[in-house]
Amino acid sequence: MTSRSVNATAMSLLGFLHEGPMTGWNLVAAVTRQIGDFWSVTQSQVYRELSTMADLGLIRAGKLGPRDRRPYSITRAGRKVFREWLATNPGPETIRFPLLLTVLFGKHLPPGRLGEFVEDHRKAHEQRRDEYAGLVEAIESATGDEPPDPYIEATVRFGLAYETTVLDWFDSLPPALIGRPEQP
Amino acid sequence: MTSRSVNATAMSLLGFLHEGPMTGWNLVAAVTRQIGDFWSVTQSQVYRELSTMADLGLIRAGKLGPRDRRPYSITRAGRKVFREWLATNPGPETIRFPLLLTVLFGKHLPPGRLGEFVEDHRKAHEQRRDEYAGLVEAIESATGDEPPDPYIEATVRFGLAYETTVLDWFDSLPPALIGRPEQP
DNA sequence: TGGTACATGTAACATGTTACATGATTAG
DNA sequence: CTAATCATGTAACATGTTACATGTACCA
Repeated sequence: MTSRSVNATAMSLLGFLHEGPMTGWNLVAAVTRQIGDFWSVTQSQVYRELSTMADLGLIRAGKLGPRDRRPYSITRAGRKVFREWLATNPGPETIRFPLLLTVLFGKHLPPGRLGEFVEDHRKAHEQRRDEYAGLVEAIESATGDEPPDPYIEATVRFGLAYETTVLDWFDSLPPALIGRPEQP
Repeated sequence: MTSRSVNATAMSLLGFLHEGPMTGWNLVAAVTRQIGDFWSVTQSQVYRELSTMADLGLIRAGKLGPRDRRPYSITRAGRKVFREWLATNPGPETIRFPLLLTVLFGKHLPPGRLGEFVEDHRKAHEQRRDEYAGLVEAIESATGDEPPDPYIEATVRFGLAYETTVLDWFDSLPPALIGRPEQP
């Protein structure tokens, strides 16, 4: 199976640009909100990739709008490259979850510290779960003429499932590990 | 909360070195097997970090063994740095799951292609799930004098939960999306 | 009129990946 | 004796992160 050579980050941006012209800022927001759970980009990266792709003719910069907004639109060449890339077998996922390292080496921590970290992270994950739940609901109750894209729905459901799993796992941690002593 | 400055990859190696001297090769294997689901390293990286840490005095190279095995052991300074690092708040996780991108943009794919990718990945995830299940069992039925480390158990359980979630999600994909037509 | 969110971009640096070169040991 | 696995390492390159600089528009 031919493997992927071009930059996956760039390609993900191309994918979003199929929906219409977007600025770098918009792209960062869209990626973070919609697929932040399994794909991430930084501003720097996005602007860099946009420049590169513009040089390669995969996208084209539009006129500056208010606030120096610079919308990019995908070109015919861009669509072609994107399709070719998409049809190649995606590689395995990579995850970097520093909190899990902290848990793994938890015996080297003063008691209670791990619990603080977990509580801190729990908030973030609850928030994401709620966001995904909202997205799922919005998709399910989409009105009328534009039927919801089942592919988008599937990815959002992944996000929701992932967050649910993480939160359940937090709940499953033995009290002794996170320094919350058992009821006396 | 003070944030982390030193290299998390290096620190993860230091963590493993607490169990005793290990070679670069061993470290790669240990990380991949035990925590491959939420942390990953490449050989190159490991050898690079080992050199750096040796220069900094955090680890010490032992004598060459057979096959030029070069075991490193952690120093007192290394333990100190590790503990300090571990006690700082870990950052959020990052995930890069290219298959999910392929799903997200699935409408641009020829029918059936997505299904092939999913089947391919399913195998890998089933294997990982089984490995984690084996690890969990081994930990649970650990005999006698050395009680199993509950922190390690917790992380392995995360791996198992994660893989289960991914596989369930695969199963939940509508047949239409993956090109497996409904029963006629 | 002042703060917040919007918006772009560069530079320096850190980290991660791929490809390659080299060779020892072991199992069959 | 030969293939697979073990084992180390370098070099070149690609990607990702952090910090900074600059300024606009909106809204309370």
